[in-house]
Amino acid sequence: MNRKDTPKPPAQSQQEQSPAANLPKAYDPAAIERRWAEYWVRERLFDVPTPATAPSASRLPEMGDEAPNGVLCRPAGGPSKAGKERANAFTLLLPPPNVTGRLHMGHMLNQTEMDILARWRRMGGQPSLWVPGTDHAGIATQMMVERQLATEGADRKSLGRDAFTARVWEWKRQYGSAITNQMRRLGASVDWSREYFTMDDRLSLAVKEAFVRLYEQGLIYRGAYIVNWDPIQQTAVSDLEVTHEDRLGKLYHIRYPFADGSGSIVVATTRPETMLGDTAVAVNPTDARYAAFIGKLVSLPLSALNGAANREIPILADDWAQPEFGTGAVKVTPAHDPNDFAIGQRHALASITVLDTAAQIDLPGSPYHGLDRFAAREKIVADLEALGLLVEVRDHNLAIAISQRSRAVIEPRLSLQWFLAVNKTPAAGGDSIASNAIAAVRDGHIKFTPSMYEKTYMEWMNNIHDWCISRQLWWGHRIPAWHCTACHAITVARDTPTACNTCGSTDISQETDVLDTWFSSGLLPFTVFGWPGNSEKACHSDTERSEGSESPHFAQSETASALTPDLAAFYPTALLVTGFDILFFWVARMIMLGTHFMRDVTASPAQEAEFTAEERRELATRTGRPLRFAVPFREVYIHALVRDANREKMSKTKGNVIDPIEIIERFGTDAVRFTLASMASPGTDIAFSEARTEGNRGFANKIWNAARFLFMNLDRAREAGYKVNLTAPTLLAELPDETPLETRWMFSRLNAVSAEVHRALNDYRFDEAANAIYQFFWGDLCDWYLEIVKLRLIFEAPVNAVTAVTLASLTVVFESALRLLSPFMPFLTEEIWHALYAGSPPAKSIALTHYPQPADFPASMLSVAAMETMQELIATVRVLRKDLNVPEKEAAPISLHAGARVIALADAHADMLARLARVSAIEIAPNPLTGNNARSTASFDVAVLYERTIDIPAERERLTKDLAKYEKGLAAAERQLGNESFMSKAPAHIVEGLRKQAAETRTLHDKTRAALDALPPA
RNA sequence: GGGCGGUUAGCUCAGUCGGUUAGAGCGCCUGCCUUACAAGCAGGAUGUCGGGGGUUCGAGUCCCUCACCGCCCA
Repeated sequence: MNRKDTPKPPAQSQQEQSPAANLPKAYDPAAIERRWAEYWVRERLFDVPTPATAPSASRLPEMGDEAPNGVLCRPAGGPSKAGKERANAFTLLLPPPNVTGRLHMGHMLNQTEMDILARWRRMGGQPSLWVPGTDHAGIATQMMVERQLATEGADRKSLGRDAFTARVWEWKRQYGSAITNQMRRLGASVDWSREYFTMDDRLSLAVKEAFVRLYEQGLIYRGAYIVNWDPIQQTAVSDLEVTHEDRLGKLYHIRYPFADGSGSIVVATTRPETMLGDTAVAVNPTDARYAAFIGKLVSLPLSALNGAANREIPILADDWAQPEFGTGAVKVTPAHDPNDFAIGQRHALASITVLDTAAQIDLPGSPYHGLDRFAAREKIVADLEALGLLVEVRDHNLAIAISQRSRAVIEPRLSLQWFLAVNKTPAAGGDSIASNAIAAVRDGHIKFTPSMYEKTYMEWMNNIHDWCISRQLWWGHRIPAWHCTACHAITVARDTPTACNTCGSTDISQETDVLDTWFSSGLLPFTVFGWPGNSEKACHSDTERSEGSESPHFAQSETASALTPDLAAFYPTALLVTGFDILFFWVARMIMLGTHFMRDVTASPAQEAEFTAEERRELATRTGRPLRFAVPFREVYIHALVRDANREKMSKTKGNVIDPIEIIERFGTDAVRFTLASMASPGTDIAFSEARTEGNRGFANKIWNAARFLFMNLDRAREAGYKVNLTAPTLLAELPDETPLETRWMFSRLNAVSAEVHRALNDYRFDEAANAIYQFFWGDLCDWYLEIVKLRLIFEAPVNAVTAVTLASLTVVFESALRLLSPFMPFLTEEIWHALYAGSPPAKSIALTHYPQPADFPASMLSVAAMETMQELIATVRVLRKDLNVPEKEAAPISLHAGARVIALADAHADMLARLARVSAIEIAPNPLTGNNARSTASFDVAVLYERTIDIPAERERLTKDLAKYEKGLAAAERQLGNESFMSKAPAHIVEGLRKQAAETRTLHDKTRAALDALPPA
């Protein structure tokens, strides 16, 4: 809609001063969105550079220079609010999508919400930094490339590790920006100059540093434990990557003969194939049935290798064996079951691994060697039956562990893995990782919205287990540990060592495992801002320390992290917006790692200034910052799932996945954004509705056409010699005397809706904010204000004061409304805003202007009351005309009975009544009006004088219905008012309100009764 | 098994601290191509607030209970 070329935006060249009539009648998002998306990125409008000097970030150059603010309607001479808030940046970290991913509706919801907040805060004068990036997604990416290799007849192993990782990088280079390119289409106002990838050199160094430090603190250990093994992906996965599904399985009762031939014991198991690795049988110590057997040896069937005898294993007592389960006796396979592993630990049992990494029997010399676990089960059961040892097989419901990504049945497997000890005190003292993470939330340093997630988080964190951080993959951050062939010691180091730390042997080799992807993404809130920093770049805040906070330990050890300028300015981030599905995976891990590492980083001077006395005392004995400033974010907003219109979860298998790009192409980005925002009520899943999106496309079109209306009038005004000054509109806190009612009302509405939007966004009520703007723009502005100003915008010489003030007001109102809407519909508002300024906009983007504040607009209660009465009068007349079948175009006189205020109002605004309700004349009635052509409200009676007969039965029905409603209401009110307890206990304003309401209802009731009685009999 | 949500108009959802006669969008019905917009305008109909019990002067809102749906954890 560029009416003239704007300076920088790549607008198609159009004719100078194109008349409004030449503009397309319908809004075409496709014609403008790509252009603006590219413009925003190219012009680096949302980049926030590292503060050049002090970490207090008193001035962030780009924001200061680019935010012109107060373009319109800014109280003149008022102090800039931005100045004070500037120190406190609004920082957001984008939850990094998988680099292999494609944008889905969940991303779009997430980014729409973040973008609304970022744009709102930014326009509100708070520097807003939103950092984008992608995640290397170890397993997903490796699988993707392996699939590609498979189509070429190759595989990972034939390629070798180095060639394979090179291949993944190549893949990333080619396809890795697909998702961020999609993001650009959403208009996300991120700082692209800070885009990160979790495998970038800098971030990889930070990951290595974090690992080494945790190891040095004694919080990382390597050990043989039962892990969730995915036999398809050939790697361990964490508890969180496993889902449990209820399946119907079988419970096998198997007889184990005593070694001495004196009898047997029957064990119950769901996994007979693991019996090859049994090292004991357990019974409950309280179980009288088996008390006599404890200590006996059984001869384990089918365990013979190479024709030798079966192994003999003991029967022992352990609480874990439940008398009610199965036979009360269980086999113990420490290498293949987590509970059995625990029993094995308690009783010092051997662990015999009988399955290999592909979950095939790995027992040379056994007839089952090489069989897959399920095939082995069948053969073993058959063999047991043949031996007469299979006592019983019954159906049994069990929860089976499934690997989330590969869908493989998890094989619990004893293997050497790396763990992060979350409940352990660091070697040098301090709090455990989990206790910090608990305290951060418990003490209110991190706030969850909706608050119920706080409970979920606490529940999980209080029961947390050590985190298995190693993965047997090739794509990821390789663990910086080296194994010594000579002495088997482990050397963990930042720089690749040449010799073993323990024995000095040079025969060392690096650990082949990589780290869990979530380990690196858990570090992001501080690694993206330069942690751990280095001495050159570090911001030495010690020179600026206040005298009271000298710390004896301030001389940092060489591993201490420096406060980088970015960390000083942007950490803790303000807010994390994410889905509940990664609450534990990512949110909790960021809290754990953030509070752990950042506690050791000195606070910025700005933060120090905020220290409480207690925090100062705490920091007298250690170097770092209080927990309050160590958290990765101060708030977490958790949004719900986007479902399809039928509330079904979107899934590829169901085929109900909605592609955001496809839906954007049909309706426009703004419409889709607005739809998501207007449905985003905290805690409720969004049933994404195409019908609703279509409605919001209509909203965009409405705004487009309102703009055309304004432009048309601006053109007409210029032709008629009216001065149109866009950059300095004649709008003051005090409106000129000749300002008409509707304009006074309009400013009051702008005042109210700005307040409402602020409140709603503060509470993360995107739905309420969006709905408030929708109602305002469409209802108040378009339906009422634009219709009424048509009366004023008569451009005839000489220049008329009412016309002039109306034109100026209309321009200001419309421009303000655009700014109000801009965070929700950035493309459309940008386009129209630039068009309005026809070539010389006061800022590079509407996104860099001032967000409407209530105080920007004069409010007048009197005008609102008057306007509402006029609206009620107009609406009542419209209804009457409809009832009387007055032809749409025909004007008709009305008769009005009311108090002096309403009479005067109607009289003064006869033109409004004529235009909006086709009233040709107003006749004042001395007495109440109750005829068939009349209606009553609490403040007036009005009749339309029109001779056409009315539909008597319909009228009777309507009146009867109304009467019943009033009778019911009246009865209820009178019952209340006659109730002594109510009168004595209810607050005065409630009683008063009820009285007033009862009186009004009484009036309406009587009038309706009279009207009904006046109806001719049927 | 433990925990947490939800159930309000035909559909999708709001409903603040318990307070006056429960709202929105979409859909539906009627009439209008009104010089910004038919992707529009004007008007209209639509509710056992899941069932039952309780607290209260007063309950969609608080408590108990039942039913159904969903999610998380084990």
